[in-house]
Amino acid sequence: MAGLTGIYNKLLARFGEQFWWPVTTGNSTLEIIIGAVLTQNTAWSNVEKAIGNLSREKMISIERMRSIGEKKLASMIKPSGYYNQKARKLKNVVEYLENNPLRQLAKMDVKQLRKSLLGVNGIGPETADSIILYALEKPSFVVDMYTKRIFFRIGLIDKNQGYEEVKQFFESGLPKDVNVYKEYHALIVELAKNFCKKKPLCESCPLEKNCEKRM
DNA sequence: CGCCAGGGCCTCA
DNA sequence: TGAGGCCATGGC
Repeated sequence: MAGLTGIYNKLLARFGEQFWWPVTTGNSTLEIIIGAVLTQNTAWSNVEKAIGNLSREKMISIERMRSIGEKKLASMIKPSGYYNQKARKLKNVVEYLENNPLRQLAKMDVKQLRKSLLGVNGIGPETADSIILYALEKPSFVVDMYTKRIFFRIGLIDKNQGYEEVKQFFESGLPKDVNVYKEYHALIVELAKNFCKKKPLCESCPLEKNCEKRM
């Protein structure tokens, strides 16, 4: 029965380092934040198209994002889906970033930073943790649908455990290390995409031996 | 064709 | 405070 670290090592051995988060333009921090919003319940391939549109129009900038109309912004991010909602969310986020510059956010501790981010309409728990971990590079474990699915099937968490509870489970069982958190989440996504799909492919799954296969 | 994807907000008990 | 409805495109 491997613990969280044992599972991490197995995934790392199988998939190798993931080097998340994929960044395509120069202003990587802002791009990561925008991507974190656009990827909400959306395949990353669609997010890439939307970010490609924004990048082509030099929109990866606080000033440009502030000046563009919401309708126009929505049309540019159309491939990522939910484009009306997401355009409004992005507007909220850049307004927040204007009032709370990155250099200021960088000084905050994770707890207050998280609380602050969650105050923005459009940033929920997973998006907040993604921004803290991948954009600001502070240790805050990201829990997503994949995380819950995999660790429920393995038998380490229960269906009724909420976001904060699952997050605590990981953070209390792992070294408080930004790179470990980053890599672990990336490896979880990789496992979910390749094996632990909604309809699981258990054969040759790296965690096959210590999985309870609950459904 | 139907299913699904790196959620979050709003509403209504 | 928790479940349910809603948002939407593109890949397979």
